[in-house]
Amino acid sequence: MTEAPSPADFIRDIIASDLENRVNNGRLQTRFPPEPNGYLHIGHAKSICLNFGVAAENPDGKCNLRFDDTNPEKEDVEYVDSIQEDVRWLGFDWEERKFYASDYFEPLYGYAEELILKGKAYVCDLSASEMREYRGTLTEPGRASPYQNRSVEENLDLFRRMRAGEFPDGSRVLRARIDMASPNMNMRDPALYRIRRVEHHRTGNAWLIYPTYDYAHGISDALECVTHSLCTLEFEDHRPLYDWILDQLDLPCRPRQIEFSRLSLEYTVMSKRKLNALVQSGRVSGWDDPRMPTISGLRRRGYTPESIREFCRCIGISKSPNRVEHALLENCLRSDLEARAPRTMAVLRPLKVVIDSLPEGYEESLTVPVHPQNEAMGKRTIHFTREIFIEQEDFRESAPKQYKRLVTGGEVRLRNAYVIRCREVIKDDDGAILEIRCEHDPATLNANPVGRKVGGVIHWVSATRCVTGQVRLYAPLFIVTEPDALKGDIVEHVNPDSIEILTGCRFEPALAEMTDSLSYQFERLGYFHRDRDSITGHPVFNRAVSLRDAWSKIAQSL
RNA sequence: UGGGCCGUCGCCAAGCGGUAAGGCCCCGGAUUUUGAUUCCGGUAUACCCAGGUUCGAAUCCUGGCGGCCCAGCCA
Repeated sequence: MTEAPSPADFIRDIIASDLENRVNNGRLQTRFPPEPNGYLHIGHAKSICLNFGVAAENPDGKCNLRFDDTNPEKEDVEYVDSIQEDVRWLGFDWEERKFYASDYFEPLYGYAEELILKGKAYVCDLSASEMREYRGTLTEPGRASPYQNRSVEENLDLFRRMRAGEFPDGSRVLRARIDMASPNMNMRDPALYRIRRVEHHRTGNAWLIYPTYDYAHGISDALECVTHSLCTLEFEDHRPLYDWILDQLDLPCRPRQIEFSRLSLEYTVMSKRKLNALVQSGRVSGWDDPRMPTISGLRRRGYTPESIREFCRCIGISKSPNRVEHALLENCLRSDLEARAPRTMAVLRPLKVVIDSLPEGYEESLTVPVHPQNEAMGKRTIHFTREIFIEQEDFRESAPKQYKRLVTGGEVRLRNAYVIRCREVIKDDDGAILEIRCEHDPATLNANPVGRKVGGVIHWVSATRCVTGQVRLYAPLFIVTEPDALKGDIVEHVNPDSIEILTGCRFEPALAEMTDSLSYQFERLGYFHRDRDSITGHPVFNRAVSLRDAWSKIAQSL
């Protein structure tokens, strides 16, 4: 897949202009800063594509991976591992630049003492709830903490004792001294450090006090000499604080924060809290459940890195609120796989067909293309036999004239093989169809029948030369376009029909040999991805996305 | 009734004073042994609304309206 260049957007415009004006001596440094408290989702992919993408587009641009691990209560190595795997899988490389905010705990502490020395920070003994009261509201200014005017010496002493573990958790915080009357809540003396006796996944028990995001992020950016710190819109109100902190300190570099709107996608949720709730509740099988919007879920579902990158390119970068249609994501996968997925035939819901015009035990090997539009992908062998399976929905005893598949007495083309005509329908005592009896037209292999037109083509698999396995079909996790607006526990709103497991599906034997690919087009059905639950002789496939289906629209209007 | 941000086709999204790009969706039609793909063609006299400036405004000004975010010792 040839990748189209990302179109310009307001952030790329700013960067191009900064580069041209040599704002950072012509340097470009970005960073992708996930908190390791959950798995990455497609919203993160947008940020990854932006940060790594913009760096790759410029000659000396670099993008760091930085784990924003300042809150040990929620973080875990499981997440740092999965995040790295996902970023790599998406096709991006941080080279030797993998960092952790926890790498900076010592310098961060030093800068905090510097703030104290400058009279810009103080130790506050207010409890969390008292602090909330003192903060005021959106429309009323806050009041100064009674501890706001402690001496530098006392603050320094107290802060050092906070570090030394002399005070209980939550009893004191270090706060910035800014403006309790600011209309921006973030500027009302925000907390910089809190006491938490929690083991950190990297620093262990070395620290009892941990910096807050607002304090650590800008300094981390500056220490890494990040030039453009790209984040989502909800941090817009934090920018004055980000700048304030950088302004007080003597740092090697001066990064600039720029915000863009986060991604929302129809029929799913994106918050890690809600995704975690889905996992914990058991409503999905895990973070990589193919219905999840996580990178690992999409990967298991059958999405390719190329398709996700293309999606991120298509949605663009802006500041407007958005909710992207699911159809766009699907389109990106289809267009990627259309070009390169090997074709095969599979029957999901088998209906037996006996071709009476063929002798018992008849078998004919047919050599057919792996991809009809791409000869270079080679050939595969399929087996035409007296007994075959077709899709149950490809046969009807009677049907409207728009129905182009097999009907009693009618003809249809078996894809890659012959035209057959249905002679008889065999039913059980309850009237359920057991099998159908057909005859084939031997003159129709690679040739059109003479004197009549056969409009329909259906797929099939030999009943005697096939492998049996499982297919999982998926529907959206939620049936409403905006599940975030749903009341109550999100877990209760999961679409019970979001997964359908089909057993007894039949596949071409050649499928077992085509091991160089994990993604296939099952002709007329969609793109399917071999799941890791497959075992030898019993494949399991997930349907990543169906093919566009004009018939379903016609059928609905009938 | 504090502050910040946003409002261009059903959904994304260009546009940066000179007379509305593109993609997705949708609708026609052609080709087709995948009702797929591909290919042609169609789809905003209109840019949240109302005034104003200008020869000329989606773009500038004023005033409205609507939406999102912020009162964690989360990020």
